[in-house]
Amino acid sequence: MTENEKLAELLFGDVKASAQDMEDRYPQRDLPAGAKVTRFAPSPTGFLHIGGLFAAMTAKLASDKSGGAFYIRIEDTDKKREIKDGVSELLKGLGSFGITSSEGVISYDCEKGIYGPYQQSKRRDIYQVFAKQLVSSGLAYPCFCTPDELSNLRAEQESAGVNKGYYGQYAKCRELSLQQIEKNLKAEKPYTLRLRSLGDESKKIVFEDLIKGRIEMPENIQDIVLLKADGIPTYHFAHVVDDHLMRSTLIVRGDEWISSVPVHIQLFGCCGFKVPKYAHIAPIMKEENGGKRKLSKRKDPEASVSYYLEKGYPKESVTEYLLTLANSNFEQWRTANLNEDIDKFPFNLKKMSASGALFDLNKLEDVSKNVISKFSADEVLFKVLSWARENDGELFSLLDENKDYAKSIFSIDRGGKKPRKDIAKWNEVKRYLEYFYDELYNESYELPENIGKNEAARIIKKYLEVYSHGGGKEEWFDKIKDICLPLGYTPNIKEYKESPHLFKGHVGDVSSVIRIAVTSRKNTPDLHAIMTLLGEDKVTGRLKKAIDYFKEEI
RNA sequence: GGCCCGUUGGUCAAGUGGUUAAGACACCGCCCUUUCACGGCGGUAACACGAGUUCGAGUCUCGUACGGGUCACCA
Repeated sequence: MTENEKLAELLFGDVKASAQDMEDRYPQRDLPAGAKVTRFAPSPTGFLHIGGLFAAMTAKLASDKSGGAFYIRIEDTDKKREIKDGVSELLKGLGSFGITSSEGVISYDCEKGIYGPYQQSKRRDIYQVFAKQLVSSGLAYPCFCTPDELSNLRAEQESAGVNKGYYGQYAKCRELSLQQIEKNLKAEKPYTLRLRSLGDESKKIVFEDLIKGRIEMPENIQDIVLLKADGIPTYHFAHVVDDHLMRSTLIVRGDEWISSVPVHIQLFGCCGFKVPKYAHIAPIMKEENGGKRKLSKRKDPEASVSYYLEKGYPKESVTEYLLTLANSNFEQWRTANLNEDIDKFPFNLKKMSASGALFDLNKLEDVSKNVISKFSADEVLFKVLSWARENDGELFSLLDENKDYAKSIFSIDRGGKKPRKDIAKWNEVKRYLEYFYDELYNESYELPENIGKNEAARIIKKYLEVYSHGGGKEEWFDKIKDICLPLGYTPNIKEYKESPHLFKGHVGDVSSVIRIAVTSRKNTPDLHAIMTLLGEDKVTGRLKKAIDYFKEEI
């Protein structure tokens, strides 16, 4: 038995399984050539960042397009950051935007798939096997340095102007003898397990990032921590062991990880694993006084996906918007395939931008209006209802009370070739339909500049004389036209444009006043449909009320 | 500071040595139009800077500037 093997037994005496056992337990996946196995591996902080959703979407897309597999793994190796219900919140956020998987963690207490456990906290034994192997081959050693000692070391290195870290001459515990280690162990000194880095700073590692292209970096020389004092692995070690054993072939993650790639490549080598491919995606940025910065969890509400859920952006909208950031040809594809399902889009990792995009709320709104304009009235009602159930009780009960009425409202100007695009998110709906409900409606008239109050009262009064409920749109509109001339307006817009001095205005002005009287709004969908839906009593009542109002004001 | 990455209109971006430098959002104008929309047409607006390679550079090389990331027993 070599010294290293003795040490391995000393440290991991109760670990009986071998690396080969692990290889046997988790067989290669039986997938066609070129199929990509990807994953999303968040920590359960309960906070799903829009960038996280973006990464998850990218990973899933990459696997879907290649006929591969996608799974969800929970990286809960840091107890300090973990929050209650973190996993559920995360999964809920992901699910709300259509990111689900049949493999991996599917709820806080349930998982599926043969490569599990998919929660790192439950994989302790597995990491130990490889930790032991590394120790026996001399590639890892226990380190008894305390946090204080380490921060002192950093301070010294800082003032000496050398690179910080635990490496070379600064790696004090690297050459501890077996006797010293035994002594420390007996004294129950806490220790971490460190990598004995064989890296050479003057040598370069090269890898081909699927998004960023070829990247060259110095080899890692840091004796990074593999297992923390509590025996739980660090991200680096867990990443290498898990992604190897779960047979990931492509790692999609944020580009803040690029600088750790030398560590990871080295670790894969030490463990005798094949290095997977990497795709590092650029973060989503925000503009702040002229500059760019990463969307911040603390400062920017829109950094969290819950923001979009609360505002009521349909999941399709967020997905489509994110897709425009991911593959800029998505928009062209969308115009060419107006009604095609999103997952028919030929997503391409290589088209992803290497630099971070500014989040553009304007664009999101536009995308969302288009998305919603394509929904049927039934779909809109259903989606609004499920949003309102959680976010707006008043709206929910109003709509729920009389679903047919609500559906009729959403049917106006919907479904044709040129649907209106005036709803971008569900929290705008209440305002959109308030004049249909007395409970929500409050008169607040605002006339166009060219029409005075007196004039408005005259128009409405005249209209009230001819108004009658029922009948078709033609008939309804003819009545409006009929009152134009007597009031000094022309029913013909062209005529007005040709000789504006002959008239007070045109039929548009008259309609405008009627619209305002009935809805208190300058812009609404088709007025005829609205009046039909409101019914005679309400329309008459509102017209009268408006006359009174404008008269009083005179 | 070391090491990486990035930089085309306000924003997202196409572009792989020869283009009048696409398209989308936003903005503005016009047309259509019963209002508002929708739609159509058009407009303003960009290759960070400096060298070099080349007959020719947004595209290749180097440097500078600026922006971003990272240097934990966090992920």
